Amino acid sequence: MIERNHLEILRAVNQQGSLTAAAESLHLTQSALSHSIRKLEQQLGTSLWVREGRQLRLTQSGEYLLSLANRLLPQFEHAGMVIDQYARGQRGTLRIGMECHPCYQWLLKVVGPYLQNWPGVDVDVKQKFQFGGIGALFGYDIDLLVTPDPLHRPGLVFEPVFDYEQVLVVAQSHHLAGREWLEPVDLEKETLITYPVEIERLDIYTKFLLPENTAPARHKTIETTDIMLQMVAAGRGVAALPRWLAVEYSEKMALKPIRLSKEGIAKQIFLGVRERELNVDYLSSFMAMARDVRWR
Amino acid sequence: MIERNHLEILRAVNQQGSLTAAAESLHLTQSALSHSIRKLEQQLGTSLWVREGRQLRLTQSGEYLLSLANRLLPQFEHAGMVIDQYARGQRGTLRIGMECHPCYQWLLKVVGPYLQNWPGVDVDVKQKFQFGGIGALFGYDIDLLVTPDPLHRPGLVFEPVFDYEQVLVVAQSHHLAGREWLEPVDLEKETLITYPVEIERLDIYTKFLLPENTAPARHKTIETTDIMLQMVAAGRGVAALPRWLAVEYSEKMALKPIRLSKEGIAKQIFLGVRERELNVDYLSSFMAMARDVRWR
DNA sequence: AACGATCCATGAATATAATTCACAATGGCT
DNA sequence: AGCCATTGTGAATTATATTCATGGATCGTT
Repeated sequence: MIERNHLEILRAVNQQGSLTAAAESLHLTQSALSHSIRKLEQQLGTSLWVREGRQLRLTQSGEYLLSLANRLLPQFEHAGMVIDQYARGQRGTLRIGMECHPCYQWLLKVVGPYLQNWPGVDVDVKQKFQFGGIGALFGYDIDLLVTPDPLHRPGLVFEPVFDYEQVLVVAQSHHLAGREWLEPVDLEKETLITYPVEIERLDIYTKFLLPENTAPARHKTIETTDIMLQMVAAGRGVAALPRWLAVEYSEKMALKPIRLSKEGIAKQIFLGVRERELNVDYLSSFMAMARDVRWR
Repeated sequence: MIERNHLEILRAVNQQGSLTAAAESLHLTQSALSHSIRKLEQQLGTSLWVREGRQLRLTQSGEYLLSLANRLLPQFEHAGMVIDQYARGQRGTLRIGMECHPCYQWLLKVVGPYLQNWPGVDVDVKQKFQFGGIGALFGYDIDLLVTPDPLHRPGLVFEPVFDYEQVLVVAQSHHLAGREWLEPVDLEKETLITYPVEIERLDIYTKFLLPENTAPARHKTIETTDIMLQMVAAGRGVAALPRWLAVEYSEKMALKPIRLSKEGIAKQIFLGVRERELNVDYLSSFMAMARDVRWR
């Protein structure tokens, strides 16, 4: 069997020109190298060099093995460095799962700087999970879960990284635009636009409308935040979104955020990871950066 | 350092699905494999699998190493087979040196069948040598020398493979065409065409003309046998060549071979090799086939 | 031709690494 | 709980690699 160290020998002898020098460069005695070579040649059943006086000349087999060495050794060496980066947590693919639609805008703010700091780490964002975000974490489909609904389980750790208020967004020309805050009944004549997810995962239903047994006049779903807010700005409906998102968009569109209920709806975004991986550098670093994102 | 056997482990575990099965396929005890893996993971500073109950799941490092294994191991395996072919003398490049111009035609007759028999062997023919054919043999520029002039030296072996007669070739319409044999004086009015080599290597001079202190009227040199004989057939000169070559060409051209001197000039072609390589299969086989070539 | 310097090969002794053996620990299944 | 199959562990053993000490060969030098 041709082993890596055999290839190292071929390369070293070729580079150094003599066994003595090659042995030195391999941190071996000349004797050890000589033994190794003899054994290798025996094993292969062919000599690798012809000894001409003190000169060594490669045989055809030797030439062939040398070319193999020059091809394979760099790959071993590169792989060694890559593995070392993995080991030090400086390389990897950070697979992020998202369980809340508007979080995507927030995530973008974290990912940009993160990629700068961790050139060896690729980020991958997934949004659909067969068995929910928690299942994806357990099943190693993702390494990090962004969710407003932490579900504590042994082996998983959730940490809040961002507080925000869920508000209703209306057009500035909307008849509710002047209100300080709204009650559920205020939405009975409105068209509510949401992301296309189950009602149980929509706070405006679970925390606002359903407790009062209220419902909007119409309910439309739209996939993307941009289009959703275009519709709202055009007076075609109202939407429930994080306040910071509404504020951001109101720079470009005629929007107005309004508090839902007198106290408002307070929300948090959590990051969940597998407990065992809490100390992986590129993971914990992401969580730290996520906590530190500042909002004007 | 990542070693070949580490890659073997990755591949085996991945293929077999369990350590026990992998150990079996590697002809090891499960214990040995377990030890190896632990040591490897320690060495790399990263785990390669996460143990989930009895399930093993590759980590990112593990995935990376597995892909390396799938890339490199086949190359090792292929190289092993190639080296084995080298070792058994079934593969190599047979570098043939030629020191006699017309031998080329003869060589072609040997090389054809030889290539059929030795699919792993490439044949390379060289005709120019800085330090002569013998020097090229000693200097490992060639493995086999085709020459009419064996020069016995320690470490080299020459073997005659082909006897032939050197004759003068003239056009059938030539005024000498009717003669049984020629004397040196017969060439005094003729134009002699030879290959462009030193006179000392031309038998017609060393064995025929010079001993009688004779010389042809003119001496032209031409590189290729075909053109040379075209010239001869056109009556533009005469040439000294092996009889079998003349016979072969006289099927297409109006040529006539004539004996030089009453006894004729007998020649032999020798094959020279390095003594040490006499037992290399693809070399000795070539010599055997060279001896066996039959001439109609 | 003799000499010293350098290089490679070899055998025995030693150090290091790999493998086995015996058994403990774990997790899944009935 | 008990059983089976799997993986992990430490000590003992075996195999392998390396060194040490030495000898032989080659080449350049005087």
